[in-house]
Amino acid sequence: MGVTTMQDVADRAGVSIATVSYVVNGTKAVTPATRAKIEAAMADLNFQRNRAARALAIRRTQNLALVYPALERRLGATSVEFLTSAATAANRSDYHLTLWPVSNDAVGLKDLLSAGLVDGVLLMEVLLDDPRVTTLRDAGTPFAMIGRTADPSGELYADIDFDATVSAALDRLESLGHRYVALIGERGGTGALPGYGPQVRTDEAFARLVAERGLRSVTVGCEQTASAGSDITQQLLAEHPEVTAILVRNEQATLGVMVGVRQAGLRVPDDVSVIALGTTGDISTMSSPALTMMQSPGEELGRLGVEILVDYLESGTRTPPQLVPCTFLPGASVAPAR
Amino acid sequence: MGVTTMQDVADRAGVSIATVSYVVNGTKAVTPATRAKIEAAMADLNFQRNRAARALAIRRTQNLALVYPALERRLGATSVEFLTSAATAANRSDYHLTLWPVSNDAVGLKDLLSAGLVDGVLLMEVLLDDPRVTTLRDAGTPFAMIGRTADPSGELYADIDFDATVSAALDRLESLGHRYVALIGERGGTGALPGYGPQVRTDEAFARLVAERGLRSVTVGCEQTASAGSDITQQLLAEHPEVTAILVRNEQATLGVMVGVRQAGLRVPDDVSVIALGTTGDISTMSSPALTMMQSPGEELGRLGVEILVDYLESGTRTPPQLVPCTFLPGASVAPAR
DNA sequence: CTGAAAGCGCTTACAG
DNA sequence: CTGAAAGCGCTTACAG
Repeated sequence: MGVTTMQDVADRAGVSIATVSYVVNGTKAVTPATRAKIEAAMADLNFQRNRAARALAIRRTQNLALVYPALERRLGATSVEFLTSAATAANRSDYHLTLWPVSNDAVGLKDLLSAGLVDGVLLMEVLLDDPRVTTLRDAGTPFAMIGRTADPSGELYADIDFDATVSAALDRLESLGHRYVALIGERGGTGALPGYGPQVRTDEAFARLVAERGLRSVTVGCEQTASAGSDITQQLLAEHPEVTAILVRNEQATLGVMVGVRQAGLRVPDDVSVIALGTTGDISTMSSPALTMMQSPGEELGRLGVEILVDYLESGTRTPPQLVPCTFLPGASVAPAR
Repeated sequence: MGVTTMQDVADRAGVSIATVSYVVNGTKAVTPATRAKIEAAMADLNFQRNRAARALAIRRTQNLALVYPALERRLGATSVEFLTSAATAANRSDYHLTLWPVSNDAVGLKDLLSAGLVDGVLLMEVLLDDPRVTTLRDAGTPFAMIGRTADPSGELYADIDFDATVSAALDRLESLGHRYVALIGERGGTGALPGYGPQVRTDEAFARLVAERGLRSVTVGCEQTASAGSDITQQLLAEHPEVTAILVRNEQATLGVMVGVRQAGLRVPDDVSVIALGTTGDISTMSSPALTMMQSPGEELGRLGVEILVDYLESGTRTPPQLVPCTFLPGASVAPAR
């Protein structure tokens, strides 16, 4: 029932409570015979050491906070993967993950930190210029970012490798003969944060890579709805009829882009290839033809974020930045250039 | 820095630590003058009482576990809303929400409970016959369900009001002259759990309500992909050409259904109206025409679940079951019957 | 109204 | 290798 205490175990094993603690934690060497008695007693009593008491004694809670913006940005299905993976990774290291929805302006963040509730913070949806990072740094709270600020040097973080992601998408398109590629991103709308890293870094990577490869290109943005995606796509294809491939980094607009191609009198993928960037696999099966996509590594980022943070907490190790490319998810929306 | 202790406050205010505790917790009456001194000292020192010490002393952690199946069922965007709302509601009552992804067979659930890590559990994605419920009940852990088992009597829960939801959808269709309505649910696929409540209860409500209203109806199911949705829809419309409206309770297939209507040579909503049941608003803007839907009350369920649980923990109140209908989200996929 | 003191269940120098 | 005891920072009868 969880009411068994270390004292109960000690009594039953006929040893002191200190010795029980030594075997539970592996802190000190203990005679095999003594250890056996204690382990038997623990099994009999179904002993689980009390977290609160331990936390008080060692002055660490083994709790991690997952801080994310409650309202500012709608989190999609990728986030659930991310959360689950982070929580699972935490559990593996005997930590727990507490959900901490706060507003982006860092209100409420300070109170959290001083209550000694958590040992460290995992920060999601990091902005290029993020007040929460400043707050955490000033407070001296250990933290790791998922994403990164404009200048993240010296901080702990894991992020998407936007360069490798865009590069992989272009590789595939080039190999199929595409020479004129469009990028549709976000613009306006309630979900678009100013200085949102993934957007800015994707744009930069795209601009540089098409130049390096000598590809023709065009970049536009639209609000995060299907109809905006459809509209911008029709306009795009009217103004740049030679475009044969579109990269979309705008989850809500993606399916609208597919519709827009059709409404322009063209077919996916026969006339125009479409690759969705950085979304979750769900959307692929939701569309027909199934979308070809570069899938966000939500699971890997969740795990890495926790590992980086825990390593730092446990051993002071400052793991270098971890950049993970999106993974290619085959679909039916890409074909050779017409 | 969080290192200020109650003793520090007591020293600075020139009182005993007990008195500080009294004003912090409002446990006992304290002279206005004394209170003022203590409050000033707390403000000066930026005091936050230590959670672990408090938890140890009062034998309650003020932590809640959010238990959900890590792998068995893909959680969609509704879940994020739900999580956020639950966490926010918990914070409002000075509780915290810890993520607890476990497998559906309840492995790992027992350890959680005996470590005294949480005071109660919020259970998501409840099955009609759910082993986790048995485990929790046997362990004597306070818990509240989001959803419910086949016989939830005596338990604490909040769930969707499937009757009211289907009824509202039918109201709308009937008022537009629809007399022959199809329901497309889930079947097979990796995400379909045997005895998944929302599916079973929607089917039951639909069957009963169409009978009561004297509507013609047909019920089918398909896997959770757009292509399955498209296929089943074409087949459905071929076999039942007089169907003028479709309810879809299969998030992944929904957009496929729209495609299927078109491929059957019909238009949405001119020839066939479509209403999505129990999904998140995201999907509405992702489709064009925008989907009309009955939106899952994720936010309300998250809040209610926590409130029910906290009320029970704090005062032993057993709030009666809370059933919340999905809310109508207007779109462009419904029109008068042809 | 206020305080001294025991107790919550662990951990960890320190002594033996 | 094992144990007695102090201490982590609170809460709460109990006494005054």
